[in-house]
Amino acid sequence: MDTNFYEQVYEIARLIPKGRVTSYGAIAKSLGAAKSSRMVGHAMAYAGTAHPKVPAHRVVNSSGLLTGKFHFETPERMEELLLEEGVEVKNDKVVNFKKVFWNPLDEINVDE
DNA sequence: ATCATGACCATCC
DNA sequence: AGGATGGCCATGA
Repeated sequence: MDTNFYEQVYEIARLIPKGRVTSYGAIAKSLGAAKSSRMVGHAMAYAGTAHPKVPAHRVVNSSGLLTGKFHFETPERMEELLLEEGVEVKNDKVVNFKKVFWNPLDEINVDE
């Protein structure tokens, strides 16, 4: 997988602190490809193939909805993991989304 | 190069 | 509120 694009996505995803979540669009934006939000999601699909496991469960859609839960080992795995991290999940969506939302740009432009 | 697909996003109804 | 539509862009055949 020399697909640098995915690699970048993984990089960001791995930077997501525990108990925090982010959106595909946010990651895409941080990569400079806000329009490629779907690619981010696709990249997450490949996340399982990535070597350093990527916390894809910390990545949700712009509504904080666990859209990709079905791509996990089990549809409940994602929400379960989130709950383990301390992220409240209700009806397949993150509670206090804005509260637990983590901005990738914050880690990128950290020392800029 | 073209077609089809997708863990999205925004907009419209 | 929830369904449908268009757009945008990378990947694979």
